Amino acid sequence: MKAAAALARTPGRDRQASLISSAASLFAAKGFNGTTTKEIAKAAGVSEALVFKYFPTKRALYAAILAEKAPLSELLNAVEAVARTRDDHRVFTLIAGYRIRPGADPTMLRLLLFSALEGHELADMFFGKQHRVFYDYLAGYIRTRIDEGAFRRIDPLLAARAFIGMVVHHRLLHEIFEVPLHCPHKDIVRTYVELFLKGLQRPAAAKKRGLTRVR
Amino acid sequence: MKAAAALARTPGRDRQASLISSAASLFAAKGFNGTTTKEIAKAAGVSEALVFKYFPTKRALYAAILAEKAPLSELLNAVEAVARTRDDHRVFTLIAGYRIRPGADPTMLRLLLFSALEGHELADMFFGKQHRVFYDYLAGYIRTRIDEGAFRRIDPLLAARAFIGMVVHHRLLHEIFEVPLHCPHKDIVRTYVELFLKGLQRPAAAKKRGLTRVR
DNA sequence: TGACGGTGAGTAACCACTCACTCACCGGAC
DNA sequence: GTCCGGTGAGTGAGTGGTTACTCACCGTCA
Repeated sequence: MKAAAALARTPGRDRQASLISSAASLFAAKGFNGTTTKEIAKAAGVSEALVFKYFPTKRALYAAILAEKAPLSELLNAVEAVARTRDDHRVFTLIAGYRIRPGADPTMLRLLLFSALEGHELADMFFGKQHRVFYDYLAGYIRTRIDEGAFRRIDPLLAARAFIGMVVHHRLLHEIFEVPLHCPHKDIVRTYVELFLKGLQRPAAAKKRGLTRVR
Repeated sequence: MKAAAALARTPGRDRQASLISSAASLFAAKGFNGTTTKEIAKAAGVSEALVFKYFPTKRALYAAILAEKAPLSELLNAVEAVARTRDDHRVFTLIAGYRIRPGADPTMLRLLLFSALEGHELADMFFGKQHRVFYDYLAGYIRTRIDEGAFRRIDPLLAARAFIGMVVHHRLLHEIFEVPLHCPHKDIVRTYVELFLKGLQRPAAAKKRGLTRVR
């Protein structure tokens, strides 16, 4: 009940969360080195000193941001469910659609890139655990479909990287380099999936797509 | 002859060049904000004060780095020559091969990303003039091939972005996120080009330029 | 009372940048 | 040869401002 009472008020937790979200958008906007603790405090509406009451160092605050987010697990679950139906089109549309959905928050992409570039060990926490799993999962799906005779014989990992590359790069252009989209979101996803699946499918399998039952 | 004598020695030019190259690798490694002028001076083997004899500000030194490099023009010329032959395979192989050639220096890619993320106007100098032209050029080629009936009807700009995305993303994974290549460079390029061209070409176009049923 | 959320006013270290200065070298006058 | 003034490469020792981080202290509740 002490815990419940604490949870009911918890100004501390609120402060902590608002500090984390303020810091996240600032780090994403200007990088770790480019952001000062004073700015973070101002954005969260508290004094600079309070930042150091909650987080011993600036870097600890950075780590807390990454620890808070688990961005890909729900997508992985969704993909896994669709993947069982062997509807390739839906699988790839789901992935592409998730990665470049219209109102997506660019914060995490920027933070990921900054982490990787600024090169400290935090980038691994971010990238290593989440994203590599994702590439491997898609590569596994492609490998299965090759074995089933639906896809052409092609390196599954390269194919997975190629597809995610297409999509992520598009997001990169749009969100980081601010290149305009130039056509509706649905068309972008459709074009990418179409383009990619045509290259992946065996000519014969393309006619009756998704219904091959070869084991 | 005074100028000729000055050019014969030119310790100034040497210093300037070594400052630029020292700064380039430091900025690429740690970002603009993450690099101090003291470090740059030490890397170039001079005093910090001398840096400011050659460049009025740290940012001017950054600008000098970008001004020094013109990384894509020679590729564009090569592609333009091959493009006239209408050998799609060679065109795409040339682009992919250039972008992910084995010993490529990751400095400029890192610098480009840092510039874009740190968000100052210098990123535009870098990205705007060189890379956008490149996307447009490839999109133009794809549009021509669609008109000629060799490629399927697909958004040319999206297709261009998709292909460059595949390749650039691979480089990104390798150089920035240090993901191992896992197969020979030639195989990577071949797989990407094969995958992409299969998706782009009209099914019948490979054999003859006759009419094909659409969808 | 005292634990707790919160702060103003620091501190030492570090930042980009400046300045007064040294020194090697040069062409020319003697 | 040697003295000379001029020049430009190069530097040690700063400058003021900013940084991450600290600490004594305050008001408010249980």
